[in-house]
Amino acid sequence: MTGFYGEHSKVWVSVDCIIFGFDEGKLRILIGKRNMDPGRGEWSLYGGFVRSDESVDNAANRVLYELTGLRNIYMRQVGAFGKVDRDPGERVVSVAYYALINVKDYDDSLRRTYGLEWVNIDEIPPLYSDHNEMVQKARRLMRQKIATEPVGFRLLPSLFTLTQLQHLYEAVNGAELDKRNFRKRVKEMDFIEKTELIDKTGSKRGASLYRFNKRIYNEDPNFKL
Amino acid sequence: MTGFYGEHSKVWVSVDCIIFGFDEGKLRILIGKRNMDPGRGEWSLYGGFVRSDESVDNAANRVLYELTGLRNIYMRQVGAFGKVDRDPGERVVSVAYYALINVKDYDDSLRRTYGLEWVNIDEIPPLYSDHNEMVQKARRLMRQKIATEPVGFRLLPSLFTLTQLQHLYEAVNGAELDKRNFRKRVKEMDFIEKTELIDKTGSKRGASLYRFNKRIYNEDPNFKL
DNA sequence: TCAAAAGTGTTAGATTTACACCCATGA
DNA sequence: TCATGGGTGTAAATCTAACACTTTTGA
Repeated sequence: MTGFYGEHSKVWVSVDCIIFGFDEGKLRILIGKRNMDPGRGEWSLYGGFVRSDESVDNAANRVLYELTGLRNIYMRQVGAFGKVDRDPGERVVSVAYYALINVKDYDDSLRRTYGLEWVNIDEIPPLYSDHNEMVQKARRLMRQKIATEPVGFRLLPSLFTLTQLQHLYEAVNGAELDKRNFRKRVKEMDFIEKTELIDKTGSKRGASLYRFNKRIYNEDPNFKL
Repeated sequence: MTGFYGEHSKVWVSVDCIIFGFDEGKLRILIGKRNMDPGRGEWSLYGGFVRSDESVDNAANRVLYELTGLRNIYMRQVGAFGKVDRDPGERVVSVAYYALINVKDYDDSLRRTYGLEWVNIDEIPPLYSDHNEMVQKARRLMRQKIATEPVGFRLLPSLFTLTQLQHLYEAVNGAELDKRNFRKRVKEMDFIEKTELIDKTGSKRGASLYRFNKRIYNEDPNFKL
């Protein structure tokens, strides 16, 4: 709040999105090859500039909607990245966000339109600028969040089997879990409701489908996985 | 990365600092009355604009140094705050940081020079713009951090008694702790070293002074309080 | 009939919590 | 001598982690 500030010290602010998806037992993120300079051809997160008439959060929502066609995506801020030369061309401060989407809700033709790929979180190539840092921090925050709040369901279909849920948590934590202990804990959480439906795609016998009941969760918000 | 962006969509980026201190058994932060429009006279965090030749982190460091005269302050980013009208005058995106300082290292005349006050974290008045939100988020992050990493020592003198340390954790968590259980856990952490020194200011009998040994911590970084 | 995933309980060990008294000292 | 904060151990309760077999069904 001191000193002289003129137009020259204004900067661009952008948002960059780490979009998590869970498919075939793997946690993945969406990245693409940059089609603009600087950094053309490098792997990169998808982003966009913040407009003067929208909040930074809204910019992230807009960019996510552009990219996925989905509304009401679960999204949290990762943080601001503000090294002076993080963008080789101009001074740009970027605010990173991570988002959780259900891969099945996502129209794959959009993915191809934007030239994006789902890449296994453990096999992320070197990315443009400081995007690897963003991914690392997003992953850390997401792991923390998913362990203490019921947001993992955002990565699954609204009906899911306990095996799917367990595999999700295994992928996020990078460690195997004991099936019996895992199911014991799920059973204690009444907001993870068993339905009458059976999923036969994963096994001959078939597995019960469960769903997350938000109303019950709100009455007794106690989550730990 | 799409659409047209001209100079008009550049914005100012500022930093705002939540400076935590621990004194007389209370967790406090430094706030002051704004001496500029808009918001003149309102309680506010201390901040400053990011210059074109410094990173956002460096801007926070600079502002903290201006304010405290201290180098190497422990500081972590809280996040970016980017509502369109968060600043009544101009479009300003602000990145909040929290810092931990030892009140005893801080020159109180600087506090008076800047017209700042130490305010109990549980008695924060309404602050300018979105500063209360920043404080809430900073507090949450700080609580999380201090429980899992040995940074609480930054709020204490380099030599401290176990009672002081316990009171710090009680203030941060807002809950009383059992003295024997607390000391048991401290004893298991070899990097919290007992010295031969005795502090007689807090009691007639005197209490042993302890110190944090970073080297020992690095060999076996296992912290939990 | 058999391969493959679903589903189910118990026990030992580790961790956490609750709890009360003596000590040393200066006023 | 007494008021004040410093310092210490044990036992119950809870939580966590390890572990293996039966069921169902489509191929």
